[in-house]
Amino acid sequence: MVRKKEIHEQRVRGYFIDATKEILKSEGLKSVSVRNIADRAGYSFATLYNYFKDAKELVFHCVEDFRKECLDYATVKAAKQPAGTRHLKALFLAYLEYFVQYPGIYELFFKEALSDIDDNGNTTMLVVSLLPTLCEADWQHIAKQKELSRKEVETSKSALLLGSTGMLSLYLGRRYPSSYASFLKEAENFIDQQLK
Amino acid sequence: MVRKKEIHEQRVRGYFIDATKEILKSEGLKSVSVRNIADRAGYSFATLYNYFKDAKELVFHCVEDFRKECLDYATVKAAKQPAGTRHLKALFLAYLEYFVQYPGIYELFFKEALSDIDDNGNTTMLVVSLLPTLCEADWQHIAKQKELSRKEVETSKSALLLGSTGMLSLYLGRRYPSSYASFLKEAENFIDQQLK
DNA sequence: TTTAAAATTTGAACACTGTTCAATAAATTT
DNA sequence: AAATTTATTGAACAGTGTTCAAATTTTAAA
Repeated sequence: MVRKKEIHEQRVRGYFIDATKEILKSEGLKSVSVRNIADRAGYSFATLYNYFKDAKELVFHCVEDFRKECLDYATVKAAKQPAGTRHLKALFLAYLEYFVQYPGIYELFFKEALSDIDDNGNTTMLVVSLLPTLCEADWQHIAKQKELSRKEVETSKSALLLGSTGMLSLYLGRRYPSSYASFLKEAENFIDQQLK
Repeated sequence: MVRKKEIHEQRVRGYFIDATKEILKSEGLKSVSVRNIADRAGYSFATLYNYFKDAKELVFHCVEDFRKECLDYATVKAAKQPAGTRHLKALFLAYLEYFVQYPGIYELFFKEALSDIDDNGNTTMLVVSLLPTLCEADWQHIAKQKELSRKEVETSKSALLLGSTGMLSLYLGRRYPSSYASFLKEAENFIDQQLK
């Protein structure tokens, strides 16, 4: 009966992961502690170490779930727009909106050090490929319609990833610009410029 | 004799600031602790609280010094290039190089939460204005030579700040791209594209 | 069903962190 | 030299992560 054991293990791991996700969404990374997670999961803090190496490993298990949530959020939000630059722009803005809504998830994706947890770059790929994955179909469409050349698409794709990361870093970390309205305007200016 | 007291106070504050700067440069933000700083400064950890509200306040006093250091570093490094896009590009790459060399200073500038310390956006301005200040003369030159329009200069200026912040976030935080050579190539591509 | 074995859960203990505050030490003034 | 002010300090407390042997629960065997 090795099956039963695995089912139980997966279940308990899920309890810890769910508890961690709750904390990340509501209070942010600073409130994530071994004892805090275990309390929410209904276990002792020591039990956590039977299922995860430490809280960091646990936290990075949330990345996959949040990534999917962000994909869904942006896809739904941009659904009304026609394929191409219009749709791409809507996706881009919804992507930014998601992280502004959940700053704790931004911290997890872009600020939390993963130097310790030997991850083989898996988490990095999940994070870095999120925006490109979201926009892939529209890039195809834009290239097909010859609105931009292949080369231009590549550089724009890269610029969008770098620019969005920079915008979130400055806005969520340094309150620059100081209002959400200014932030949005800057985001629109940026993507309009890059899609020129 | 209020003078003597102030001199002494400034001196001791300097000892703590220097100790903090040493730690930030060598071991990074994770090693900054009240006891660690005080040890290096040659005082008890309790003495720190007589001169600073807490370690965070102390840490942000380092921002000004590092900002100046980065300005000097990039200015010297780009000195050989002729004014304009060539010089601008050299400054941009040196700016990135400085933070790659001292990841602890990058963390301090772009990752450390300043939500707690009510700073009136002073630290934000120091951080955000660094690259624009560095490049100001070259932007003037470029606009004068009509290589780019006023409007184009503004959007490029903004894109450079956002892009550099994003690049450093992804490279230093997520090891993307995985090698420094790739990082440099991406940086060059980005600035060439933005200066089109 | 009772007993033995295996698996799971747990809190004590230790080493770190930040922070406060009363006691000590040093410097200054009287 | 004595009194007063100023500066420095370590003890103490509440957090943090982590380990490990003991206690508990679950499973298997008799």
